[in-house]
Amino acid sequence: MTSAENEVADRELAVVADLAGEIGEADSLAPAVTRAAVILDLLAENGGVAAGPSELARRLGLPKSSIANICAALADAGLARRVGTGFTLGRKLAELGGAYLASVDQIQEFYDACHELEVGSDETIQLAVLDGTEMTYLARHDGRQPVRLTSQIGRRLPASVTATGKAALASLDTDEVARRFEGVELPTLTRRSLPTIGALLADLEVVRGRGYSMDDEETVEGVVCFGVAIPGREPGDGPYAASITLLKARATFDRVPQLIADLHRLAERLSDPLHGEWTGQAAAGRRDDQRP
Amino acid sequence: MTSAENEVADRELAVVADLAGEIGEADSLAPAVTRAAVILDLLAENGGVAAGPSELARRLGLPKSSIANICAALADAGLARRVGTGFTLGRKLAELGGAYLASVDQIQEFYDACHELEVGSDETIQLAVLDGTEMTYLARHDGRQPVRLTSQIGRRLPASVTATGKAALASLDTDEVARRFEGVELPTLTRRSLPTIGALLADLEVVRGRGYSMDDEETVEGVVCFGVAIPGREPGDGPYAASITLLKARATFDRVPQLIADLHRLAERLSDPLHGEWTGQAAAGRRDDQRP
DNA sequence: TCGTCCCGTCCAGCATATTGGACAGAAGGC
DNA sequence: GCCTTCTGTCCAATATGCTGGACGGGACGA
Repeated sequence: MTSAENEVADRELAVVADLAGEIGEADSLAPAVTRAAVILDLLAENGGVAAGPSELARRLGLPKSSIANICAALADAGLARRVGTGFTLGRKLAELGGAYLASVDQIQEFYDACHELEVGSDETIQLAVLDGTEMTYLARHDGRQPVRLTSQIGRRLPASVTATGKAALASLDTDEVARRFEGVELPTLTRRSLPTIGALLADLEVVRGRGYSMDDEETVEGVVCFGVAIPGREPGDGPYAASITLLKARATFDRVPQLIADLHRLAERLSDPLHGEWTGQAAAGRRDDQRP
Repeated sequence: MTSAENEVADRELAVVADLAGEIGEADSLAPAVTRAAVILDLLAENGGVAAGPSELARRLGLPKSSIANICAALADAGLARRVGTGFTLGRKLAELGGAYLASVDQIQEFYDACHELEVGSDETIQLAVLDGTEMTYLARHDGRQPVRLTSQIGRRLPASVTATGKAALASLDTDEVARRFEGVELPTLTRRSLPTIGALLADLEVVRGRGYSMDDEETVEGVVCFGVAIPGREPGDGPYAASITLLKARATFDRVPQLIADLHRLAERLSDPLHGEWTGQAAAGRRDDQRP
């Protein structure tokens, strides 16, 4: 880490300490943009219900006028939408979100690779990326299972209760994991969710030795997941992870090892930057039956 | 000079003044936010390739420092990501995009309804919304066809060459359509794409009489689509449309009418606000077996 | 019907975000 | 190897966006 980065980190730390819990608004050089991002977050949490400037201002502890101006700008840009007198998320977010997903090489490759897996192609496979202490789900391969028990794309889940999260965390140093979870309370979605950071670190050690992670009804009762890590291709690109989701009744002793093997094949393929070059943004030109 | 001429001159002047800012940046009350949105658009067009502040500033005709500040704020918020010295789209866009998609009632209903269609559930069905003269694709039901010839979610396509677009446009007044396409050149993706606004308006008249729209190899050679309109539930919510995509060889005379009927069923269900109330945002609290 | 409350919008003064230029550093061409 | 020509970052001065309060309008309750 450069000294400049250290300085920035220090300053952020100080400011966060000063605000003591309010919104994490470090004094950005473009406050309006930072606030706009916070507003979008708030609108996302609202789940489709429109929120007026007054409500937003109250919940953010910011001046009402300022919020109104920013919201108007967001609406003009299509990032928000005026519904009645309030605001909701706008269409352009779908466009930008799709563009982001399309820009991640691993995602393109993921979809292709899942179809070619021998056993796993029938199952629900997901790709996620570690972000702080949570996982953001980026892609999903729906097997032939009629039940749709998977989270939707773009959704975030705590890393400590998911197979993807534990696989991604296990690819990090123990120090780094401890640092990230400093002062974070582990959420318990089921009785089996890991309750403490100590339990998490111990489980990660098991994951490292075993080569894959397991979520044994820690997110949802009756559902198990297996996960493997996929390193990012550029520094600073958080570790990715893929997982297979199963109803516990389907996790038989002969089937699971095959699925694990498929996961490792998938991870190997997504880890290899060479494949990225091949099937990356210019993939349209490539066909399996391509011959001169 | 008459007052009428003055008015025309004034309006032209105003338009020129608007365009003078290169991008359509009307002087927003929160310019930083508007610029941030334009930057995100530009990054999206870049397709995953990082762009530095200088390049962005040149392409937008804006000061370099300002861009750098806004980009830094975007990166802090997670809406952009620093890769090396440049910027790309950030993860949070996937999150917000997913939240937007989850907030649109029609989308939730769309996925459920597609599974229940008798004939159409095997095909590729898409849901899109009209935005200006383009369609934004919001949801996709992949049938059992192995070929993945569909556009991805969040992608935009010209309304004049797609079945969804023509269905949505046909639900508007002719005046409104003419107004939207004023000064817009119709793109020609194939030889059969409608070349002029006159041809488009004539086709829309056919659509209105027939009850569904057809894209006969106007987007991609060898591919046909059928579309129906779905009215928005709130005023200002642009018309939606659903379409079924087929390889032309599969569009047989006995199959197409069944698919059209399925589309109409789908549209009817998505148009009914009652269904929206049932499966809408508060669905988590509702259970069929719920008893006091 | 009236009164009360709250909401969204508008306006002028101040603080501050924006800006243009200058700086160090890296890549590329000769 | 050297020079040219980019890049990204930093700084101070100014224009400008942000802020707090006041206004009109609608919803709800009495």
